[in-house]
Amino acid sequence: MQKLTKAEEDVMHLIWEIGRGTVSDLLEKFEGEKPPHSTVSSVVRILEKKGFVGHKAYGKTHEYFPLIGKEDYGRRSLGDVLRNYFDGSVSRLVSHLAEEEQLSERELEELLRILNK
Amino acid sequence: MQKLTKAEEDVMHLIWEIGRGTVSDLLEKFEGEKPPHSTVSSVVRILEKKGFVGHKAYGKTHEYFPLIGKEDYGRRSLGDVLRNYFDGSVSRLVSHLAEEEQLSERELEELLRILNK
DNA sequence: ATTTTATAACGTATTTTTACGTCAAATAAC
DNA sequence: GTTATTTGACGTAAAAATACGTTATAAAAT
Repeated sequence: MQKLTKAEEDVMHLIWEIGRGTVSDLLEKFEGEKPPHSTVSSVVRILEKKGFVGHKAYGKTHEYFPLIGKEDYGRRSLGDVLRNYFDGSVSRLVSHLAEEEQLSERELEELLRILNK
Repeated sequence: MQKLTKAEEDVMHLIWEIGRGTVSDLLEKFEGEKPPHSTVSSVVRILEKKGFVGHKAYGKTHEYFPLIGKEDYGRRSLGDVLRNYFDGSVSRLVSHLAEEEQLSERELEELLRILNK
């Protein structure tokens, strides 16, 4: 499957956030520096060409929506990282994670609960 | 920090694999379809410009080596995925992982051992 | 010493990504 | 109805990534 580039990923996150909406809706969601409307439009069109989003036209107005869930893409990304950087070893990945992001007591418990059941 | 593109990442993995070596050394390591020598050279130069690799010259021969460890980059990538797709929640990430990649009994035990100590 | 081989750099060509001005159509405001 | 505004598409420009032919240099072979 295709990968999202940086700009594409940013827009994709907004689409996931709002569920469905026009380019202008996306534009509103940008923090701080809002890019030109036409720039967002370009990215959305590319996302559509790549199969990440679809749209429904209401006259001239296009409502875009994701064709792939954030969870799906996230899982896939995680899988890539797992295979490329941790030899596919879940335990190796998790131990790095446990070192790096220091886990709160709650998270650790949560984790053990998940794994034990 | 910069991100690796696909082609760059492929070459980078080879550099990590061999530790240090010339463009020709890298070329040998390619599975199947070997790209032209000059293509690999280009990618390596870009990697150097981006600060991922350095080189030591022996006359005209250049020996390239990584300036960033595979572990470092992997950790960073994992962190990105964690933040972008799992709300920074380690337990959420791990539970997805546990579903997706079905863990062997051994891996599960290994994991619990790591977390419990 | 001369030729052959192997080297990486350089300069480009091509493709992809990012960015945006402009336009026509649709809608809203008057 | 006419004007102003909002819409997304289109075309294209600029930048970055990918790809490779050519060349000069160094090393090896003869």
